[in-house]
Amino acid sequence: MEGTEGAANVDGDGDGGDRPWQSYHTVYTTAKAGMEGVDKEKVQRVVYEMSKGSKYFQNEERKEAFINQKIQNLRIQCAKLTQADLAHYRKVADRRIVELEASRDLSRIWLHVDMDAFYAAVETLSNPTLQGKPMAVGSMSMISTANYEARKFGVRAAMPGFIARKLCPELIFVPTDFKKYTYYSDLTRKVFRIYDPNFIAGSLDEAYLDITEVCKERNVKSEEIAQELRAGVYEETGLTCSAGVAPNRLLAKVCSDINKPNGQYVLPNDRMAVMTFVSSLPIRKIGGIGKVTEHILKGVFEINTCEQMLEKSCYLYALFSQPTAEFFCSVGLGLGQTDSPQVRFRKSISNERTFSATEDEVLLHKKLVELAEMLSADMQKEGLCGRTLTLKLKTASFEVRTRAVTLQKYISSTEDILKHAKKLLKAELPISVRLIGLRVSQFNGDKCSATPDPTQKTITNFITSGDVNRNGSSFPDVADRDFVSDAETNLSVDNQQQTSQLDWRDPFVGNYLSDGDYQSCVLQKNDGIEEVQTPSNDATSSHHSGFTEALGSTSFQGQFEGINVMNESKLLEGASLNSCCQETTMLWLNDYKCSLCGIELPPSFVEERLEHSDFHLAEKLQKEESRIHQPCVPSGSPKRYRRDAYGKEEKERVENSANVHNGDHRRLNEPNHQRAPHPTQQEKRGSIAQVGQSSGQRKAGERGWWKDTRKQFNERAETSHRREQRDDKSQAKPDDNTFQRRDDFSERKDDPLPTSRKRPAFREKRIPVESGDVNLVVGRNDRKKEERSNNPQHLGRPEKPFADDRAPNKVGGRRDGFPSRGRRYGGNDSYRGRDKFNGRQGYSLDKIQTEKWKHDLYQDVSKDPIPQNEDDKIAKLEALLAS
DNA sequence: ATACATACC
DNA sequence: AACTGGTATGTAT
Repeated sequence: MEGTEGAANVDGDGDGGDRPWQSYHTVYTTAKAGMEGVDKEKVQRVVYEMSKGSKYFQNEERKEAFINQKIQNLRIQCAKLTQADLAHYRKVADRRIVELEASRDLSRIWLHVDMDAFYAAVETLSNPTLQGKPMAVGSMSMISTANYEARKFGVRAAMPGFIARKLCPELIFVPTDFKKYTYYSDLTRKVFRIYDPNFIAGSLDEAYLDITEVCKERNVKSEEIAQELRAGVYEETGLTCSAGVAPNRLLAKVCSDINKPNGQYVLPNDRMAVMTFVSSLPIRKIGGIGKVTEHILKGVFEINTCEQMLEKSCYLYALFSQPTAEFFCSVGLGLGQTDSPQVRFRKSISNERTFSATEDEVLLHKKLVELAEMLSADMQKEGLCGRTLTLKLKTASFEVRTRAVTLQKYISSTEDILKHAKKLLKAELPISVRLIGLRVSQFNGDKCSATPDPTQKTITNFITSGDVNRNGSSFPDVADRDFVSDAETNLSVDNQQQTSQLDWRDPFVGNYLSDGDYQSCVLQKNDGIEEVQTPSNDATSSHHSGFTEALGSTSFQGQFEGINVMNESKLLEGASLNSCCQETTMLWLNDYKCSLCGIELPPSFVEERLEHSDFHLAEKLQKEESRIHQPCVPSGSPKRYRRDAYGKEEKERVENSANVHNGDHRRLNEPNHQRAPHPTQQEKRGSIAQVGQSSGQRKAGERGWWKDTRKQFNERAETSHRREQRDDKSQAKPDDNTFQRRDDFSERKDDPLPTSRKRPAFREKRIPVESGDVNLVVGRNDRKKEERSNNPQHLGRPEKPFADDRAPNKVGGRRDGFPSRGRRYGGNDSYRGRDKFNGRQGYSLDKIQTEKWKHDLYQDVSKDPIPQNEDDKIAKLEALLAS
């Protein structure tokens, strides 16, 4: 659906006064396309009146207060920066900007298509009498989409229905019907495929197309392609859409929103055009910059437009993590992803339900069972097994809690999910909640294909393929791009054995490729391990279960650490007195640079400097201890670590904490050092090490960053208790085959991945940049990031293949503060005459025909496979498939 | 690894 | 009267 909008009234900073509603920063008070004539003051007032005093409202206030506090802190940090600091960060930022500029790629032409008020438009096709009347898809609780008539009243996506009705008493509510939306979505994709067979589906109603080749081959302008495509979509579906064309996906998405609805905007592949475009572009238009980020950037730095990101870049680098600062700067330059679509894998699967708050444990348990069943079914449909289970609770006061466990074995059955979910829930009781959710992540291979031996692998592959194919029809997003080719290969290769395996299994299940069948396969496959393991696990579980388990590990560990921390503190204090006078004497060269590691810490970061010297001290102690236990370890560099199995882990951790501050110092000193992909790390590789550039390099808060090191000390002295735990966990990986195989998959997706720019996130203070040579260090860091980068983020906003669509959040785009699109964005308003929404008149004559036809078509399709009679479960299933 | 927050549809 | 669901990812510990 169309872009997102949020309120973020940065202005009224919460002065109650005569007009208290002005300080209530709702999400939907700002307008979007079709909201020009809306009386925003009135909307704001109504929303406020309907909300004030409610639990929801109170929670919003709480959150807002938190953000404001954050802003205050950032302002203070900002004020603390000295001239020297600023000069330094200016250098860093300028250097990076130059490098970013050098990476600009103007060779591709991206087109972003976005259906206009998709759900509402589809519903209007189904029921033409809705035309011209204010209508919303959704319920009294929540609206997914509102048509343009309704938007005139201030009604918008993500607004609860009861408020919407207050704004527009005539409002017609239409329940969501994802089967229908999926059907029409598939029709649009047929058209997309013509222009880019590898288009990226962002959701049911939007997609990114690389039209570079089409333009070249046919020697036509991108503008014409956009026209043609939109006409094609209309012809195929009777629905209108908007398009944006730009040199990268980030900008294309912004552009598609400019002349919505039923319009398009082309931003030429020209640097000046891009810079001009960006110069007046409000930051909130950028994917990844939401209400909070906007609020912060405006509130702290007075940044309103993308261009101002560059002006304030030194502050951004001073106060945010490097990836975050970099993302901001790249936005200022109008950069975005231009790479070809990558294969993407689902990383988690979940479901959640809201109900009226209760603390009735029996009721809650019942909800949990239902969720576990649904989740298990969903997982088996996709052949997924995961080992991290997360319970989500929303309390009666709207506070959200999550509780997670990571298991030794991969699970997917209702029983397994439930068993652990119960434990998690139990630990929170008593509690009054209004929502429960379950999520499983850390998948075993991407398709539950863990298979210790070749025979079983065949089974699994078959199953996997079967599932994939089944998904193919109903899960176009995923199948289209992600799995089909691989899966087909497997299928054909293993065809024969499948048959026999199936036959063999049939008696057990009596099903053909049903979920039940799948389940049995899984059991079969894992039996060798699990059957043996399960009893022992259970023994362990029961041994640890309940309070024993919780208290056992938690409190014991806590005590243990407590003692050690104290010892360690004393140790450090004592040692620090003379440590600096020995071989490890450290100085601040030029008042900035650590003589030992080259990290730069501005003089104003007094506390950090102290901590930093502590760090070196700790490092030294660590070294010495290493020498004692591992005499063969070289001791020359402060960055060497013990090499025993345990030490490896320690090394990782120490590096992580040290790296943040030392940057690539280690690499400087040991250019040959490559972090070998550790077998047990591979699983992580896809999800954490590479995806989150952050996790590896970024450091936690400024304070106590070296405490990690201190902790390692404790851990080293640690008993076998925890070590065993760790060992258990590494053994937990059922089989390395799994990961091997998974790698085969991921290889394709990981490798080609381009630079990704961080999506904004905040910390209140940032550890100063590392190393003396700004250029070298920053550059290198980046390269490293690029190598690992696996997440197409940012510009490519999560193009989740399986993203779902009930896009409530997309609250329209406000036109105010973002005036005269034509003027501001330059010319090229080829679709000037489009109708805003009364625009439906534009195709009034043949429209009805088209609609009928399409609608009938849809009904034909939908009748056959789906027994109208199915109950909620099927509906839910469909909804999931639709997503 | 866990918990929480932000963002998007 | 009473403010969704599914997924990804960043931040902090």
